[in-house]
Amino acid sequence: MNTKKSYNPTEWEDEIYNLWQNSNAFSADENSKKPAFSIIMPPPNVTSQAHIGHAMDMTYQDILVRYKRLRGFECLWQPGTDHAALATEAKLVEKLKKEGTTKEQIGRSEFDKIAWDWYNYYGDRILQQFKRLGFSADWNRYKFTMDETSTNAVLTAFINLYNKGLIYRGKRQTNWCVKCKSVISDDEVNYEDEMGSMWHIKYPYSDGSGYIIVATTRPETLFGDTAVAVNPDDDRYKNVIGKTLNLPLTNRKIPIIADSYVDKTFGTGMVKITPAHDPNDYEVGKRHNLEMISVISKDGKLSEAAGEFFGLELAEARKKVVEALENQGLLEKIEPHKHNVGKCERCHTTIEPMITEQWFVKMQELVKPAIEVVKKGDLQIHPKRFEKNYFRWLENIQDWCISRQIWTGHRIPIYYCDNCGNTVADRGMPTKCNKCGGHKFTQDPDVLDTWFSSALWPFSTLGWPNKTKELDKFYPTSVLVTGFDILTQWATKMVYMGFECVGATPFKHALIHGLVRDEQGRKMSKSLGNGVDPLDVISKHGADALRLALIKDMSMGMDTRYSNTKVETSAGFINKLWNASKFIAMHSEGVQLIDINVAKLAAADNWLMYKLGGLIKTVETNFDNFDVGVALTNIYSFVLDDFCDYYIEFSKPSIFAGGKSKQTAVSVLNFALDAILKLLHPFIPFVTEYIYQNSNAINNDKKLLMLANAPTAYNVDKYLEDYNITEDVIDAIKNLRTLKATNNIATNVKPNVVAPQNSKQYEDLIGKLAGVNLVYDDADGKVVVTKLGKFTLVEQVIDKAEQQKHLKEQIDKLSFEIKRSSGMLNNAGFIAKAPAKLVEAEKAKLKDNESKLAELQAKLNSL
RNA sequence: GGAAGCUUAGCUCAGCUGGGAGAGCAACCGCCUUACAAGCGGUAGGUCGUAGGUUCGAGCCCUACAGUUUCCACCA
Repeated sequence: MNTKKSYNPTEWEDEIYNLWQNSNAFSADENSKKPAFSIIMPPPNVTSQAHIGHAMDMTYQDILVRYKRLRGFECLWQPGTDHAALATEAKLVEKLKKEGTTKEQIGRSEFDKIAWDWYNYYGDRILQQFKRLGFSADWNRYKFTMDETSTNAVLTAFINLYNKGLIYRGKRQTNWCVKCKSVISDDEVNYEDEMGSMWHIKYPYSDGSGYIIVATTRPETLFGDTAVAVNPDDDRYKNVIGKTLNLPLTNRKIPIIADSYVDKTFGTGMVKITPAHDPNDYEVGKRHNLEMISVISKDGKLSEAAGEFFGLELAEARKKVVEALENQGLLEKIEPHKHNVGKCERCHTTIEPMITEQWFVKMQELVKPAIEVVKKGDLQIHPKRFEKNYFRWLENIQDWCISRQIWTGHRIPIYYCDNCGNTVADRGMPTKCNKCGGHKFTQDPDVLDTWFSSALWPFSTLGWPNKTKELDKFYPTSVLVTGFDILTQWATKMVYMGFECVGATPFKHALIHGLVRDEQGRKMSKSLGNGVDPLDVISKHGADALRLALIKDMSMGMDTRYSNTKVETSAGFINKLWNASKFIAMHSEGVQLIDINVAKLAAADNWLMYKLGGLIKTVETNFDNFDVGVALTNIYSFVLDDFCDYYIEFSKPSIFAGGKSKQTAVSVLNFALDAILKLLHPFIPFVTEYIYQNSNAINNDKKLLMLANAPTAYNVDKYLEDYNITEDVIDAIKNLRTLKATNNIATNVKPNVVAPQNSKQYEDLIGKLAGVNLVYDDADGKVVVTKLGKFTLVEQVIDKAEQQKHLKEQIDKLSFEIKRSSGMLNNAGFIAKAPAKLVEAEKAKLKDNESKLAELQAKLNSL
């Protein structure tokens, strides 16, 4: 092993990754007899390269997979990417525009080619990033939502649903994006606060008896008005219900109707009803059988229904309409008004509600098993509070609009007979109409919502609808890891489609994590420019450091903050591990390791074994709860505090003594290092594997750490006694260090300290770690009482007053503790109601402190 | 408008079914001590958002309020 080198991960991380890949270490065996553990990777969109949020999400998954692999599970981490139809199309259209052309100009088949180039470019790029992060997904099984297996699943699912009557075509009011020129689902609309105006417009009575005033934020839609509504309980307007109005700027007449939807207290209490362009008006329109007049065309201009305003862009139209109203004296006033405006999630354009003909999935029945499975606990959502979101979403679900008027994605497999109009769902162009015998068909021009294919992801990737061994072995998958932002949008869809298609939940646990935010807690976004490229960080500090930084402070369901400091701290930790392993390797040269389970160990050795046993158990518990952040913290403090700060230092006297004691210490060091590497491997796979590969002592036959067997919890009872003794030694060391430092004795000065006789056998440990010389003659000086007894610092102490002051400080501290303890013990309620164990512990504490106090008091009196 | 989360040291966050307030970073003091100066040892710093309540005992449970974040619904 090249132990001279310092920790420089970028030099060999690639080499380690290749070692794994060349050993086929990531591949899952569907024929394995081992218990299965499987995760499907939430497919990143191929719209751009992966960002730091992906890195965190995926690192979490890699940790779980690697952990399970080390515990004897057959692990499948199924990777892939998503074509993200709407988002990708937006980028492609933009790209074409820059090149001076349009998708219509190049045609559908050419457009497809360009789309595939795009998919491949970003798909590869994401793959490279993920490999660089060390992810142990089974890349040979890499899937893409537009590839053959996925397309096959999409066709099968669609045709099944269609033939069952669960997919239908209907005219509905839907969200229309005038930029994407497509309908989008409710989930894809984001609402934003915007400052606008409220126009108060006069609508004259047809009989010439005056006018009423309606308030609106959208005057340009008045051409679509087919009524004005008031609340039936509104006393002001009871007598006008049924009267007729002249719709301004037109020669149409519209009625005043009554509908409880109208809020008496808002605006003027009179609402213009535009059923074609407002969801609420649409409902009112349906209730009152109103005509639905479309005044906005699909490209965001006023339609012919707008008469002389036909063809104007909406913003322009609004200006012109307001102008015209004003000229005719029909504008009462304009008020500033803040309201929420629906925006397209992908391109940020204001959404126009519009009546269009679309394809829908009937949801009512479909979602029932998805609700049931969580209620029964067969699918657990962590943390549990997110169940509430999940239920609310499914219980209020509307039929799912699955058609999109774009070109990117799976084309809807619906064919219309040119002759008779007969509609069939098929895997390809039908050859003969079963109704009229016609031979010519036209395929529906629309494509499917991206989520249709991602909803099938957990089983389409495993080969469904074929009955594959993979499905048998790995479905349902073990866990889904995802952010709360897409729990409802995506996870719910997978669950009900899982039941519909495969008949079982797609995963047994859903782990919900938060967002990675920047140092100041802001969302990372392009516009803020605060995003972080994982590869930049890796090139400076290595992939392991980045992984640690992302996971360290992670707590289930909570957002985390990313900062450079965290990466640097993480790199520091790994550096520590590196140096510890270097130390161990150095002293392991030529040492024959012994079986520490049978060898006679020193007290400090047993102390470490006790601690290590406890650590393994705690880590297991935390992994069982999917609390990897806490597990990591446990390992951290063991490595830094117990192993490096104490045990390695404890081992030095034994090592320098040589012979049998060195052999024992080195054996324990290697045993612990082996365990530490295996515990840390899921978090920092590269460096742990590297150390393992280069350690002759623990891996003489050059096996892979990632495929090794992790240590399991063992009984620690036999180590307890030595553990307690060593804890007392550590207590003495800590007290002596403080005594030195607070008396301004430099670290490199070794003062004489009068020690109690029972500390003699630990003299080398205490002397070395505390930086003192132990002597055993009585002498005057500053006293500190430890669990091992009374220590007296002799040197540099002349002043009696100083000694007394020092003693009094300690006495005060102890007295306070004693007062607190006895206060509790004198409390009848505490004695009566607190658990006996606690009462006993408190009594013991009191006794211990009282004897310490007595020693200090005696010393003070003797001065 | 409805719902949920968060509020603990200067900063980032732990704190499990209530039982003597924790870590890391930053600060300060002292050290190149033979794995590690990307280091070691030590010190200081908190009325646990506010106000009530339950309890022998509250950072933890209950109620109200404040600040903050997010989700859902969207009234012209």
